[in-house]
Amino acid sequence: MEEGGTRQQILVHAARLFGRHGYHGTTTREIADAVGIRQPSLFYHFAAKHVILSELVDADLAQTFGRLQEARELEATWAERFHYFLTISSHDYLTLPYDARGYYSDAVFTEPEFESQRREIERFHDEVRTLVQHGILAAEFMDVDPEFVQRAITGLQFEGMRERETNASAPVADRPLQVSDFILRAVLVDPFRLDDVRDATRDRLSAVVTFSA
Amino acid sequence: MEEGGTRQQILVHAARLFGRHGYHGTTTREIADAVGIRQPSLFYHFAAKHVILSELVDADLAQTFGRLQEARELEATWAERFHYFLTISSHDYLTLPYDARGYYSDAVFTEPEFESQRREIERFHDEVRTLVQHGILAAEFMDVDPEFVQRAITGLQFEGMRERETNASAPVADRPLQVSDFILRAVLVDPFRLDDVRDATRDRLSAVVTFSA
DNA sequence: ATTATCTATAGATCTATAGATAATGC
DNA sequence: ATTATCTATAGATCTATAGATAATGC
Repeated sequence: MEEGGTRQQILVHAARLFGRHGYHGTTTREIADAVGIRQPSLFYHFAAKHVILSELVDADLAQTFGRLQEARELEATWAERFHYFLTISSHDYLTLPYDARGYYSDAVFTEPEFESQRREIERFHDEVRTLVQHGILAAEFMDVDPEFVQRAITGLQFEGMRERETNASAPVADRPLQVSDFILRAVLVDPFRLDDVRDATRDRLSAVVTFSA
Repeated sequence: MEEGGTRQQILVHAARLFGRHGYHGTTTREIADAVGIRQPSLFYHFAAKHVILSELVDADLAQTFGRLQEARELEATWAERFHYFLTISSHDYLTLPYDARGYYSDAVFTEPEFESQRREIERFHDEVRTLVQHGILAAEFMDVDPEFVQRAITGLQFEGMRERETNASAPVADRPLQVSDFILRAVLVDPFRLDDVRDATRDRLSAVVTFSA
């Protein structure tokens, strides 16, 4: 019954390989080699290759939806809620046991076996756009296109957080704030509010025990 | 000797399919079917599948390097040069005969047959970072991490310019300015300069004959 | 008995080559 | 003769299944 070991290793190595070479650019043999088992042994733990990616995405989305809910429930301005969500969800990418950064940009979700994931990603994007729309209606944000902002977030998180293999100019821990500062500064009606908004996020994060890890 | 027809069609359809399903998620049979020829007939025009992607990337990079050079030669502030480059290179993605948006995010460039492309992309990124660094030294830009800004550009261009298959909230023509406005607003020491910077880009583009198409 | 692995391999691709064929231009 | 296509197929994968084997726990 003791789950964990091999199964978790498969998820970790598959995530890394999918991120580096894409879903179709990664073979089940490569995953198995990375884990240190034979290729068919994968199928004892997962019914099919696509189930591995599905499970990675589902776990990541569940966490991200939770973060969005957290942010919405804050007693705060829309700018603070938005900044908090961007920072903590970016931070999550850095602390997940598997590296979720790479595989979302993969064009693989158009395939039928990932329909459920595609729908959930779309629902997530809807909720982000709604959050941006609230900020606009409250006159905190510029009259930007919420669809564009939602895409900017996706682009920034996946490109900005990608593992820097060659170059490492900024420490990893700074990246979440780089992402949220960049986006907030671009959309705030008064960009000079950013310092206060960032301080509010910092206070909230230092107050949360789970963030100290 | 008359080039063009089939060869060009292969490039156009391959670009679209690579963008939608990734390089490894696209088969030579699918490309051939889209063009309306048999799978082996592709190999009369291209020595190998990877040559198709290489040629697409090379053409796109050549144009983008040209745009960067154009921007650097402008009699203008760094903010204006940067905004001009972002707008015109984003615009290029919309007017290229083949859709270059999809395939850069593909993780395929880690493979040895794309070493030349990987190097050129890295050289391009270097030049973008240098441009950002100039803006910072001139005190026009915030003291942001140039590496992060370079990544933000990549992320925004490929995610923000991706074909909106379901939703079409903003007209295509607005997207290049959305990209460059978003980035400039995020990095300008004085974000309220953006209106003037955008006007300068508009003047330059309307003055250029080649942009009227 | 159950759990987790292995070897062997089926069956389905997928890229690329060989060689035939048809059409066009000297 | 050259250009551009085709059919047929080789050879190399790649996912997934079947069934054996070893180890652990009742």
